[in-house]
Amino acid sequence: MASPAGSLETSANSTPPAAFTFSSPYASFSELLAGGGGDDGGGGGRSMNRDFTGTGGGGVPKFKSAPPPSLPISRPPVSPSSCFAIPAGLSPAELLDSPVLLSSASILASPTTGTFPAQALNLRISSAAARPENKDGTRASPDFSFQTIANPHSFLPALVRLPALSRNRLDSTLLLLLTLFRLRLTRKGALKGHEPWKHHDDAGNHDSGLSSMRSNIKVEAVAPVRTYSFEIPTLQANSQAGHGSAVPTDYGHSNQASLALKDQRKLDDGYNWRKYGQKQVKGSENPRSYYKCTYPNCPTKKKVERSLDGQITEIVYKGTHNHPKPQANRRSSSAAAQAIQGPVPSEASENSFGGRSGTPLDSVPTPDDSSVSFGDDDVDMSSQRSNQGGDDLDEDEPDAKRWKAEGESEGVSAAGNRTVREPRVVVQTQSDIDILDDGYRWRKYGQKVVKGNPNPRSYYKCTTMGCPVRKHVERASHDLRSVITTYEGKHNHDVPAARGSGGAHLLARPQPENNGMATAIRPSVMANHANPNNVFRGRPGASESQAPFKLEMLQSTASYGFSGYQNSMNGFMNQQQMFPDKTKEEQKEDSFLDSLLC
DNA sequence: CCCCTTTGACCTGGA
DNA sequence: TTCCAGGTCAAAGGG
Repeated sequence: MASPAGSLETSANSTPPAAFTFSSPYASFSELLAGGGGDDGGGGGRSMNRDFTGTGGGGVPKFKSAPPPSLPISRPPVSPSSCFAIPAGLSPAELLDSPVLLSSASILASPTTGTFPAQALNLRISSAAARPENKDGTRASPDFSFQTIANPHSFLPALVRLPALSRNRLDSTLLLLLTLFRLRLTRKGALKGHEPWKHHDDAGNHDSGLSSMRSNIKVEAVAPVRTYSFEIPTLQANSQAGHGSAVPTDYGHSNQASLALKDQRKLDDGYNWRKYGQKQVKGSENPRSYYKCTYPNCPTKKKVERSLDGQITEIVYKGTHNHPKPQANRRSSSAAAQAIQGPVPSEASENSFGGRSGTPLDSVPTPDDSSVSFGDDDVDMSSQRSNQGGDDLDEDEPDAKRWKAEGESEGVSAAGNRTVREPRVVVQTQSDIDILDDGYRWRKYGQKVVKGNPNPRSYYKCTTMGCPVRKHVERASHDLRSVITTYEGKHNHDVPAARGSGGAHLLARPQPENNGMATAIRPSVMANHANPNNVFRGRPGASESQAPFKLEMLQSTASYGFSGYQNSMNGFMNQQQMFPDKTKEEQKEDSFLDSLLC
């Protein structure tokens, strides 16, 4: 970055009045927020274009949040939900047609993430020639031009008739962006010469390791074709060749050293594991290793598949730990990882799906979340175990065949007991999705890409205490319009009373165990709602957890606002958790938004 | 000696 | 019943 940090200005020269234009060397807002790439050679490679078109054809952008630096960021001045930034080039119609808001036969979101192919957004990618040069003579990223809309409010119709608060929200969004922008600049100045995300964590150590790790976080992609990551600009340093192929391509661009670190960390989730076997799995050239938790009587196991070059391609957990996570310095074999992680025990780097963020790196939802994202974070898992007395999360539920009843055969403790449930599979069509939730409240406890279907399957469990019912949802591989919902078990309770409006129709909804009719899951809903205790929960059936809040989400939300409501809401949701002191007014507004958008 | 990984043999369940 | 694949055991070896 040759020129000084970009300035935010309201320009009237190149865009219609009231245009919100960045006169900045940063190719994108995200880049700007991330530090502008600084030395990435003009930022040509770190493009949002790649971020979106490069999602492997699946194109489902997903927040692959790199751990945020410990920015002294306080609660944003506006409600996080105000991150309703609509991308430049995204028309209201497109937005409305997004599966987040409306079903669309052509734009199918993940049944669980609610994300949708970037190309569906018809992002307006400018050609380099069409872009003005920066002051230093360089052009912005050839991949992406941060185009702004003439009138920030012009897309209001797209926001589904948002009430008056919307305008304020939108203004707030811009304000938020500006705030972040300033933060970015502040940090940039403070970390002059440092790579954008490089930072000192609270402990102020292990930075060097972190930076190298971050640059390779992207490389942690597993099941590349199935993984849809939403790349963070600063993580793309080694992915210059990833245009159009995203993860798979980038995947192979790391150096072995960083891979070692990566894999080490990946394997190091804070628990001690003992390898007890390794098999060559048929149909895959990747050897599979079997690990057991070394804690006495802990039934937890995990399987780890590695590619031939040592990269982890899949991790599957079984059972849950019946003990607290060991102290950080208890491991003898994870010294390297500890050095990376710092003194603070990690918060389940691998299964950080719905938990709190631990050390920055720990909470990185890597692209392999599709296969590694099971379970809550350790803290949550522990608490659940203690509260529920052995109601394990069965992170590897999808592998029931292979892992079912293993607990019994091995005489493991209750925490590892598994009941063999008869899965009931129902295929739905897209149209069914409109009736989506089934009135029950579900908590997402895992997600995985299973064989035979590139679409991720999410796993949910009924949040009602003692209710054994679980379900998983996935889009049919053969027909993306179809959503396969599999129920396991029967509810031992009535449909929860509806929160807010819609109770009647909820009660009238078919109950899966009664009539065999599937209950479709509205993607955006299922993916966006956090645990039932989250103030943002809106409706029954919408109590899913998401990855813990990370600043990148906010940043990504801000910078990639167009990544969709999903992402915006992700950021918001997590901020809700992060900022429990949210004002009632804000909560009210958010709830309202939620009701609108669910 | 301890802890861990490796690895071939064995077990189990499904087709 | 047989075959096969996945999962586990446990001896051996290394650090």
